[in-house]
Parts: sequence; structure tokens; C-alpha cells
Amino acid sequence: MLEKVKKYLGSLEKEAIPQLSLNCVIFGFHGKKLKVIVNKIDLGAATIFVLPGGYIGQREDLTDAVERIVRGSTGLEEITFRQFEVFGKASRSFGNELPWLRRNFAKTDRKALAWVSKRFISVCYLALVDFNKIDLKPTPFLEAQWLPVDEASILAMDHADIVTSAVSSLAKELPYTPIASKLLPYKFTLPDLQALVEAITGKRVDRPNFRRKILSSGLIVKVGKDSSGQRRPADLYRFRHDKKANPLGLFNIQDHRTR
Amino acid sequence: MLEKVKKYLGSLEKEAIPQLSLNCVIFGFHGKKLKVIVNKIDLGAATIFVLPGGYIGQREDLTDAVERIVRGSTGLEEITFRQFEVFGKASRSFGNELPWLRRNFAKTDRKALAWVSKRFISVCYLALVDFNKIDLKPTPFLEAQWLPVDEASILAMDHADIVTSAVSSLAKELPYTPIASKLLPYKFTLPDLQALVEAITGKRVDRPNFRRKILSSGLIVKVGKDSSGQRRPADLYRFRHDKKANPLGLFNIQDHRTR
DNA sequence: ACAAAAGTGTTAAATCTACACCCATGG
DNA sequence: CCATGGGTGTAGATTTAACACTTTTGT
Repeated sequence: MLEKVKKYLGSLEKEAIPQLSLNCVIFGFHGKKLKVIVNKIDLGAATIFVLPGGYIGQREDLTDAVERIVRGSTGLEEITFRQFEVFGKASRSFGNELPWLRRNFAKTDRKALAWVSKRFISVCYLALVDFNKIDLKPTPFLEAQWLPVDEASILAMDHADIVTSAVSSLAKELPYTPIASKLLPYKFTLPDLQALVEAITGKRVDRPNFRRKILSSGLIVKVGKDSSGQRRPADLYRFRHDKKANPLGLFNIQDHRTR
Repeated sequence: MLEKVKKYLGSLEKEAIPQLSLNCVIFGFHGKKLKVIVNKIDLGAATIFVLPGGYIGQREDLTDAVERIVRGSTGLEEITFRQFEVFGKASRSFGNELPWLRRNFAKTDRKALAWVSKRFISVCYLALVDFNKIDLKPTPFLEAQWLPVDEASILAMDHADIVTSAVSSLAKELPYTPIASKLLPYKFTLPDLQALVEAITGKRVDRPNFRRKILSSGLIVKVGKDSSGQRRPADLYRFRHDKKANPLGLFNIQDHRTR
């Protein structure tokens, strides 16, 4: 397996753009919590968690690289993603992770070692997926798992900062696009949608008012009842993909006092 | 002067990050029009116009590079800027500009030629400046000038796309921040501010309503009268830099029918 | 005195906010 | 039959949109 890593790193030097990487914050929503996919890497001495990412081929569009990476983590064909920030401080490099690299590459693969230990600029994308459609299968090399965004501090390097930035970028965009639809299953209930909005914005929303606003927007259509819950069944809705979001704000969230 | 260019390109190879560039869309507002600073480059055979930009030093933060480049164009110390997009299609390289490069570098500076002709990813920033504070002094190497955004199509490479993207990014941000203040002089009139908002959003605004909304926000304070005009003098205002923008939208522009 | 731009007033309609209230279900 | 969460109603406050009106200047 170490051999595999070495071979991979050796190929990069020829085929990838140096000093440029790409990271993806892949969001999912489950159990009223916003989560992201992270990769667990076992370095022997330590275990680190990083965002899915990689390098960009010399002849590869940035968007193709994103799709390749997100597809690798999720297996999905259709992916909704958006570039949101570039991280490029001069000091940005593997730092803490280096000792392990140095130990394993020092003699045989000097050039590959030099390549990966350079200062890197990372172009970051956020992607939105339906949690239920994803089956994270662990591979021997890296183990993917869902991490609630409020636990992002365990991530290596500046990846926690990347997650924080992605969440606030998402929160900014939320009111103006039907983006939330990409995080929910085809059929969903209004309490689900409300919980999602609350998870992204971190603010409580008044139920009756929320419901009215969404329904009057014409963005969703009732498609049945959800009798799986423990209480009164909630109505099921789906997004109308023909309808565009109202430019004046869909979920114009403000602080309010209920509860 | 060609020697200067050659020396510069030679130094890049050692000191700059390969295949990564940075471009700045520096906005100013003058004569009711939104304008950007462009550099005119005389290639002998042809003249091209490009956005101010450059490369990033190996030990330079991205933000420092932006400041260096904007400062180079404007001479300003304090700069308001924001990253808005990365342009990185696989085909993105000097293309049309190459023949000139090849002619002048072919024999003596093969390596420098190879360096600049590679595929480049450009991290793009927009910056906001007070048009009146800028004195664009032409240098023998490149001549800087203001270009109205609606004439951006004359720009080389994909720089027109970069401008278009910058404008729409600015328009999105406008309603939520007092960002407009950076494009106006210290003292300005409400008709000025309104014209600026109209220039950025491309939509007309109802004067009485605009005025009420801005004034009730508490973001600006009256500081006198402007008697320089040909008609009734307008009141002068300044931004209160202590006051934060109302998160619910400052200039919530909608289409309307007046005029 | 008149044209034109700046600034003020007004009013109906739409939207927001904060609740009170009713309904359906499982225990 | 009651606790709980889903769904509906509504009244007051606030904001919006549209346009009429007044003021101030130069000519």
C-alpha cells in the first residue's frame, strides 16, 4: 500500500500542476445536522482527518477535477458544486504531516517528497449531496466518513477553516437559490426543510411563517404524506425543478424570539 | 525595454509559483459609469488590453500579491479587495499572444518562454477604489487607463469574462454591505449613490424610496451641500464607518416601472 | 417664469411577526 | 386522553411601491 502511494506521488510530478491542489467540502444533511465527508488517514504514528481533495491534471479543467474528486468519494454521477474560496497563505504546506512523509520517502523518492512538501495553494469547492444516496465504502488506503460540521476542528492543516468558510458561503447563498433541494431527498417534509435551514444558518425559524413563505413561493409541491414518524404524519413535498428561486430571498431569516 | 521584460521573466522562473497568476478587477465610478483599470500593452504588431495582474512569489501570501498589484496600478496604500473567482480551464494560456513571445524569446530565453506559455490558473480579485484619488501615470512599459465595464469586450484572453463575473459578484454583495462607500469620495450626494447602485445592478431605482431606505438605515450622515451643480444643490453625506450594514439588505432592488 | 433636478409626502397593498389555536398520532 | 409535533388562522406592525407634490437652482 505504501508502494501505491509512492507510485501515485511519482506520477503527480509529471502529470499534475505543481503547488496547486483542490479540496471539496461535500455537504450532506442527516439527523438534523449538517455534515461533511472527510477522509481518515492512518499514518501509523497518528491518524489524521482531511477533506477529500487532490491535484489537477495539466490537461484537466478545474471543474473536471472537482467532479473526479467528488465522484471518487460519493460515486455520484450528477454533482452540484460551487467554487467558494482559495486558500493560499505563504506558510501553507504539509507542516505537521511532513515527518511521516520524510521518514518514508527520504531515500528512494526525493523528487516526489520535494513535490508534495512545497507550499500549496488550494482551490476549494463545496458540493451538495443527498446523504441517503451515499454509501461510503472504506478502502484500505483511506476511510471516508461523515463528520458533523461542528466537529470540524479535528481536521488537519487548515481544513477546519475551509469548512467554516464553506458553511458561511452556503448560508449566504441559501436565501437566493433553491440550493437546499440538493441536500434533501426527492420527497421531504417541511419540518425537514426547516431543520436544514436552521442547521445552515444557525438560527431558529418560526414554523407557521416559514411554511407560508415557502409555500407561497411556488417552489415546492405536495406529493403525499409521511406516515413513518412517531407523531402526526407530515405532508411530503418535492421541489419543482422548472421554477426559479425568487430573487428577493426565500428564507429571509432574522433572529426571533420563539422558544 | 525588451531587456527589462526578459529579465523580469527570467526572475519569475526562480521566484514565482508556476502556472498560477493573479488578476485584479479594480473598480472605479465616474460619470455615472462603472469603470475598471486596464493595461494597454503595445506588442508592435498589435495592441492588447489586459487586466492588471501578475504572478505570486514563492514566499508571498496571495493577499500580499493582490496588494502589490493594486498598489502598482493605483499608488494607494489602503485597499479594499475580495477574491471572487478562479479561472482555470485546461485551455487557458496565452494563445494569441504567443507569436509575439516566440519571436522575441525563441533563442535566448527558451526556459522563460516555456514558463509563460504554459497553461495558467488565475485567481481573481476585485478591488474598489475612489476614482478621484487615482492618478494613472503611463509608464513606457504599460499604459494604464480606465475602461467602462460595458466596453470590456476589447480585453485579451478571457479577461472580459473575468470582468463580467466581477460585476455580478459585486452586484450580489452590494445589498448587504456598505461596499459602495469605497467607490465614492468621502463626501457624496444621494443622487451619486443612487447612480452607483443603478450602474452596478443595471436597474433603475425609485428616488424617493431609495432615499428613505438609505437614510433610515443610519449608515450615512449629512455633512453639507454641494453647490457645484447646475441645478438645485444636493445635500452632501458621508458614510459612518462605525455603523454596520443591516443584514436584511440595504439596496433591495426590484424592477420597477418609473420612467 | 420656467425647466430640471433635489427633496418631501401620502396612501394602498403587500409582507412580516408573533402568537393562538386546531389536528393527528402513539403511548 | 394527553403529550407532542404538524398544520392553520389572524391581527397589528412594518415595509413596499408608486406616484403626486414642493423646493431650489440657473438661465
